[in-house]
Amino acid sequence: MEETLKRKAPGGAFKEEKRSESSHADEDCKDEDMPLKENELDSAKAEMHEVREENQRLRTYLDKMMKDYQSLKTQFNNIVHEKDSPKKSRYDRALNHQEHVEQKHDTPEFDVSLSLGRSSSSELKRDNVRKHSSSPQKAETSTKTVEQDKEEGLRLGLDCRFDMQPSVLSKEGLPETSPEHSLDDEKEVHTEKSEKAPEDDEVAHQNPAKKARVSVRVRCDTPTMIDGCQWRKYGQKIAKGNPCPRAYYRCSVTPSCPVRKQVQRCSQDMSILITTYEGTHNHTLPIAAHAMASTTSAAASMILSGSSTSGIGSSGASTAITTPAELHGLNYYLSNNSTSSRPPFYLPNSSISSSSSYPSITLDLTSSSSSMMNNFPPRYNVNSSSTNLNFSSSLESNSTLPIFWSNGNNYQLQNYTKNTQIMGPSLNFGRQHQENFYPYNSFMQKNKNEVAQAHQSMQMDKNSIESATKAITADPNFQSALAAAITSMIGSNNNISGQNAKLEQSFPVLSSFLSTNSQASNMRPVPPPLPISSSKSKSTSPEDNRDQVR
DNA sequence: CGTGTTTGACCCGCGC
DNA sequence: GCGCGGGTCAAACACG
Repeated sequence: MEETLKRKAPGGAFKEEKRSESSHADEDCKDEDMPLKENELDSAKAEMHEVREENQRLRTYLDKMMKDYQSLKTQFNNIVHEKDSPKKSRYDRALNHQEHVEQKHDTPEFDVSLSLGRSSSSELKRDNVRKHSSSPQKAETSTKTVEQDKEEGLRLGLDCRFDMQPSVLSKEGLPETSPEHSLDDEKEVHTEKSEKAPEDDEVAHQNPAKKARVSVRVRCDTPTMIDGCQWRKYGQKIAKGNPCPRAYYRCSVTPSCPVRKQVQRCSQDMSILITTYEGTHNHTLPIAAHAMASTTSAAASMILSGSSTSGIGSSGASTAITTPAELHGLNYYLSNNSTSSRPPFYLPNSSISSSSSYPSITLDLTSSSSSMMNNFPPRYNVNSSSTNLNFSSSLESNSTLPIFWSNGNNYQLQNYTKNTQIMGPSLNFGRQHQENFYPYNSFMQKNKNEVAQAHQSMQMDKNSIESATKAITADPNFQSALAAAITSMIGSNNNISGQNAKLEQSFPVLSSFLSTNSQASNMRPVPPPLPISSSKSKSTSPEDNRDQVR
């Protein structure tokens, strides 16, 4: 059975099948008097046939996918070039990395990008004061940080950097993107109106409003939600009205990363953990962090999208804002001249609030899953004051977020093939222990033994790559992932509705729900996650263990 | 010894 | 102006 499934591996699969068939045939010649084996052979052949058919079907899907992709890419490029103007569109620039690299050196306006409303100058000033007054041994790093800040200028909040952005993929054809590349992309994309930088900056000063925040409510019995990013705790407070202390974390991937998160238990229901994200990652994210980051950025983009029309920070700057979702290729209104007042995704129950000093959105992942699925497709509930994002959830317990995002499927699938066999932490297809959620690097560091064992076992195999490919592609999880990818990309052709696809792309966290919900009938159901063993090691969020005391 | 957490002090914005 | 509360800093401490 296992061997049969392995034959599904693309490339070389049929060769292997023939070899196996012939060997089986030889056995049959020797053991003709064994009807049992004949039955086994028949069933194996039948199964093989099915698998082959499925393999063929998947290939067809993939071919179609690639054709569609190329077609769309061509169309998109045409549109972009038609619109070519002195102020090049951000998409064009994103697609023309070479060009924008040159611009980066030529145009000082990249130093200022749009803000989500929070005036950065005062903050920068404050930071400067603080940093310069810091201890001598930190002087060097402080100066560097200040310089970086000055170089980078203002940034959009609540988006994240993806080093496998579709635009990049489409340009490079490869997922590998240097941090510089990403940084450049972000600078480019974040400075749509860079030529008007001073004015925009001024506008930002006049509109000191409000850095968007995204809160995620998750039923979680661990101290913090494992979102794949690295956090360092820098403070804790008892907030008014909640006996549970609020913990403050900052992103520790890079010292200069401005991203903060607050973690607090809900006073009404202690099992609910409320995590609030704020700020912009100025570095490439660990793979495992992409799902949450893109989800929060999409949610933030919704806030901003709403703000541009509903009056939240209704300055000129906000209307011209490049939403994070757009940055990540999440925006489906690419050809829509930003005239839509509605976010490019549908939120069944999101809570959007601008009453506080920060516009915020709450993604409620705590309630039962049935409601969402029964109400599918979810509808964006246009409520004057609040909506609730109710994502149902299997996100209880360890709260690992199932990751599968439709952007850059090729890369994701490649990652899956890499990670599953060797360490498997980067993608989750359902509930899984948090230790399986660590990004590649930290996992490699903290699980050296297992990784070494995995590598050893790989090397022991004469055809390690081939066998690994077989094993992975034979894995029902992979099939499901592939199915989800296919359905998400050619959603209009299958059960998945366009709305679902939108939602899925905007909120990768949802993807597993959607994929399980919308799998084509000929796809296999999602099986339990792979039992990837991993020792409980130092957490990606090192605070976790200690926080349990709280 | 390096890294991360704890925790009291401090800063700052906001409402009265 | 004052007090309150949220947010941050940084020295002390803990841990591997």
